[in-house]
Amino acid sequence: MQIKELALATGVDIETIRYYEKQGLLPAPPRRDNGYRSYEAEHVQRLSFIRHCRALDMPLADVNRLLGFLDKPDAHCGDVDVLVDDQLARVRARLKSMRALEKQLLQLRSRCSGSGEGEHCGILDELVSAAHEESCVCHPR
Amino acid sequence: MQIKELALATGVDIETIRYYEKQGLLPAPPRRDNGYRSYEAEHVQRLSFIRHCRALDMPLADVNRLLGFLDKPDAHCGDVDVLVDDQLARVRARLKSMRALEKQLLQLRSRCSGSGEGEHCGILDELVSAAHEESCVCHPR
DNA sequence: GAAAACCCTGGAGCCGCTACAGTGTCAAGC
DNA sequence: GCTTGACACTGTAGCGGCTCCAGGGTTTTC
Repeated sequence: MQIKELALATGVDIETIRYYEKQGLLPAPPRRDNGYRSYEAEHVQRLSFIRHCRALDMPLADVNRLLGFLDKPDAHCGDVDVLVDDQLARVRARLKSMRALEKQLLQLRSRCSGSGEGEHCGILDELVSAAHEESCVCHPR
Repeated sequence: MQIKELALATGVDIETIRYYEKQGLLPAPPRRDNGYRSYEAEHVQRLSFIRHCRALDMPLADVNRLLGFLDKPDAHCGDVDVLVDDQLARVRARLKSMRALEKQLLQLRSRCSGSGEGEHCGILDELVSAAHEESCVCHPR
């Protein structure tokens, strides 16, 4: 299996595959006589695993640690636990701030009079004045 | 006003202020004899505006365009509108995927037997097998 | 024997900072 | 006058996770 087939099988970009190898996430595969990388089914699995973790937005460093746990299965399960918990906490914190963000943008959006050009822009006005209000999140404590 | 005071007044890091200047977001202020930057009240306003937009997670390129609108106030208001709409759409798309993410992580989390070491890790098992399932988001269409 | 499609390496670029290293300037205290 | 400390300056490199490019080699197809 050469690199393009692995890419097709997993939906991971070729450049990204080489990048993962360079980063030590994917073991360097044997080469053919012409120097081309030659992959096996196990590479598909490992790459799918990486991709799945990445879809969960885990940093590569964490993925790497998980791969390490996979490689020696008698390691502490608790570490995996903590890792997932941390990720969950990160996601939740981000969710919270994004919800606030959406609210602010909606509010901003509603300031547009929608009447087209000429007169003053309600959104810009809002942005300018909001930047002054002490109450806004964007202000130093 | 020298750079540190501007930093304190706006809550923006000194390095970041210089970075904004280099990126053309903040106009280069006049210098004193010793080469130090010398800021006025208008810089505080402009920087506050930038900071506020950044708090709304707008990319610097968009902030730059908004600043352009501010500078020539008779420009199309509709453009501002579109810009905010785009930002809102981005935020919402991200929100959606993050909610899905949270759900997946919770599910994953629940796989942990919590019994400590020794036996097989439910989370890792789940990650491995999920990586195979065609149904998962992380799979190529 | 030429074109298209694949492969390789190494390095630069993206975003929005952040953190240096190396140097200069200024005010206060001794 | 000298030291110390806080401030300022420039320029460059690093972060994460890719993505893209240049400049080359190989293999398949016509």
